[in-house]
Amino acid sequence: MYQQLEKSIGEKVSLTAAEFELCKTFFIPKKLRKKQTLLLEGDVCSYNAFIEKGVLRSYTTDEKGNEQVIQFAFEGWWISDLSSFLLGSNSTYTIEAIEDSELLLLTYSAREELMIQLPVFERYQRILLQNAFIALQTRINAALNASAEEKYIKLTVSYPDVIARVPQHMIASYLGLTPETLSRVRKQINLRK
Amino acid sequence: MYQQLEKSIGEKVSLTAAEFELCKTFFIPKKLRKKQTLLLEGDVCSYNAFIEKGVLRSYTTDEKGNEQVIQFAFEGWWISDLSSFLLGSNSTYTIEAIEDSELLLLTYSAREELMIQLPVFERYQRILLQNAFIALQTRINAALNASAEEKYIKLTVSYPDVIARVPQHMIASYLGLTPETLSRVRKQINLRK
DNA sequence: CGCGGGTTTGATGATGCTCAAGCCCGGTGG
DNA sequence: CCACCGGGCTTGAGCATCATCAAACCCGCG
Repeated sequence: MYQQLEKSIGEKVSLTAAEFELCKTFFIPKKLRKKQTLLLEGDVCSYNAFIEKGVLRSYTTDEKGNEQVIQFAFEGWWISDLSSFLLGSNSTYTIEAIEDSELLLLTYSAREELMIQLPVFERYQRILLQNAFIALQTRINAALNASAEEKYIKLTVSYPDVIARVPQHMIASYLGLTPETLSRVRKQINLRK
Repeated sequence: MYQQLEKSIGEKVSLTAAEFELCKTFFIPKKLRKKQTLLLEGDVCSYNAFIEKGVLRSYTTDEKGNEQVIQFAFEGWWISDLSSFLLGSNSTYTIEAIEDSELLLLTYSAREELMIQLPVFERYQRILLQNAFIALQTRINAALNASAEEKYIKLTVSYPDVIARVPQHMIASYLGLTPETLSRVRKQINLRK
């Protein structure tokens, strides 16, 4: 149940077995079935969730009722609404399982306490954030300057898991396209092969 | 010369005067005139730069030679190419002064050492990153789902400084628009007032 | 077997880009 | 002090990309 977490932390910082045992005690395991939600838009995000197994997404709903996918998260990734989690504000995101999933939840106070007892965990969190930040900057650049086809191809190269495991209309939303446009883009690409 | 830095750190964490004195010793002051660069595309980003005074931007150049603005940074903000700075890879960004500016530079080793000697500085860095991450997520959402006019209006509301102090063609690039389109958007908005 | 969500296909239209020209204004040199 | 130059902003016409609306299709599931 904690393999992915151990692997993720171990890749970023070094931790003794005893420290990891301590670390584990701060998490709350939780299973989610497909389409169940971890967080509903409007609620306060009480957990930082680490994914041991499965796929989740976060999305907002705009005035017209369209879902706009913000993020996909797979095994070994974290997901939450950081803004709501950190500030206690009402979330603008919903977080939902795309497949049956197994999570490890960290409350705000557990996280604070863990960072105090295990300063290396704060370092781990910072490194994760740095990586996430870099990835987001790259994504912004693609979002602003690439065509529909370029964005899709970049996604297939960088995150083949997304293509393999996520329904197409959610990918379209993630790329800022309509499902129709993504369908046509894929057709074009296939015709050329 | 260190007022903005003291203010920025003080807003996020608490620090004694003596600790701040220690902190200061890790930084290298540097002045930059308008249009001078801190980092050139292709070089390794050796510094994390804190801005005491002035405005900078980072941008990439695509295959066709178009500049794509990634970020603007004002007094009290940080700027660097995190990916290059952390990994020692060649930067894909250029960082350039938009106005005459005064910077405080932190090398990689100075930053590591500072985080060890002053763990609260690691916390400060993590909090900054959290905020930057949240802001980027919001920006992604606008980039993918908002019209040209909506993106511009959101920018005027969220970052009036950008409108006031940055040339219009750079704003256009930041929003992923051509200068012509931004000009027309502004005209439309003015006509309605 | 039939229903329903997701994907595809088609026709039409809007948004924003490209290319081209003109304008405005600040800086430079005669 | 004025004329000229050049960069940046504006304006216009035509065009490409992608969205919208509508309908058909496909396939898994009750």
